[in-house]
Amino acid sequence: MKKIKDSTTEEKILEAAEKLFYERGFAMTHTTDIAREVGCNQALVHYYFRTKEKLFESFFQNKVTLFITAFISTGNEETTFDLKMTRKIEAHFDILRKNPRLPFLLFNEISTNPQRVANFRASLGDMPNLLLSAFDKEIEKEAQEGRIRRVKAIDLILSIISMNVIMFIADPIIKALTGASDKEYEKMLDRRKQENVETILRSLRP
Amino acid sequence: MKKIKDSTTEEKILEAAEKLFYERGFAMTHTTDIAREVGCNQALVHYYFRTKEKLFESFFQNKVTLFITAFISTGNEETTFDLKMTRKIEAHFDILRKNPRLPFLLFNEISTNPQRVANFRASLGDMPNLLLSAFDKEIEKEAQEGRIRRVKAIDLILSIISMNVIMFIADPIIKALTGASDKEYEKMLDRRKQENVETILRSLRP
DNA sequence: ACACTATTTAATAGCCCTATTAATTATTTG
DNA sequence: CAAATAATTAATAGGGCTATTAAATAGTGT
Repeated sequence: MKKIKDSTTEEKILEAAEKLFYERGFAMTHTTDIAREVGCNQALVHYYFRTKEKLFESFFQNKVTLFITAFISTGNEETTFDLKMTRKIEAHFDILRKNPRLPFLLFNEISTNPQRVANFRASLGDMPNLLLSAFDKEIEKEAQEGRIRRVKAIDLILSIISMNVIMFIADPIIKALTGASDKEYEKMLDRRKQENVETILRSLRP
Repeated sequence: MKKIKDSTTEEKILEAAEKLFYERGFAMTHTTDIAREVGCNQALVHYYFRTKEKLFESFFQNKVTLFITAFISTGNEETTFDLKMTRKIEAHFDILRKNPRLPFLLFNEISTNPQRVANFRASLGDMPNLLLSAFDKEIEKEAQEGRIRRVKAIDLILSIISMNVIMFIADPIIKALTGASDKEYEKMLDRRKQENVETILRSLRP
């Protein structure tokens, strides 16, 4: 029978892998690096995960799940549309702040390894379509009552995601351009969160 | 004396490198792949560019320059602020459309190889600051005359860039989520360009 | 303590990749 | 055409990386 141990080693490996995959992507992260990071023998990495590819997939699946669920389960209260939007935008931004490297990795690995698209899609099922059409209906209702302009749900979502994501995906570039320190960048993030809400809400006015 | 030849081979190598670097990034592109793509011996790649790193830098510098200059030299006519914004947004979108993989590569390589940040920054000089402060002044003037709300130039630029860029950086994901074919995606791009202009202009209303 | 299983390590096979070298073919120039 | 230079290739050194194997160590249940 399998031991119910604290599996610290396996976890440590996953954590180290996460860190390095985030930092360098799949190809530039080596199992030897991971082992060094953990402080264990390189063979252990293979002992627990057989191949680097499998290790990556564990990590990747973890992250995708975390991201999706967190995004869905917010801002579903019964209030005004504006307030719900605000909540969703802010929640999304906060998740990103906790996982700043995630969107980059998502884009990166799905772009460079088309094979992963299938996995990704499968992991979502037809949830996207359901969500989109529900959201479309909600927008239509609001529009009909003259509170917002008519807009496609997909467009609105893309706008939100893009504006939130840019700060994390382009942070080395933005830092390089503005010369902002890490601390200043944090402040910039705070302002940016507000600004994104502002931009989206204003863009929705009838 | 150096021959003034058409240097097709060298160019071919750069082109192949461009294609492959775009598709797979630096680490996953091998000089052997490039040679195969060109149809020449792998040693030739090194003959012309010495190292893979140098080859990458040639390509990278090329692209950054192209991108920056194209962005600056548009929408500087004397018309209304709204029209100028529209032009800039659309021009930016069009450049991206011609170089759909470029922003991804920019983010990718600058993120994973911090050493390149220096090069990148150097290649820009203090142009960013000049542009930003000029733009800030323009916005201030418009705001004072009550035509738009007050906003930081950097925020406005980030919003524009992010909304334009998302369609190219996340295209495999968006395709996977919406199930759009390449043709449908092209249509989506057309709509999206308009939508981005709309969103930005509306968000600027006083 | 013993047998058994799980964890960890050392060593290494085998592969692929970069970069170099030396030799070969093509091109240019006087 | 002959000599010189450029372009191209074949071959390979050398290094690094993944994955495997076999052996050693730790841990568990009886």
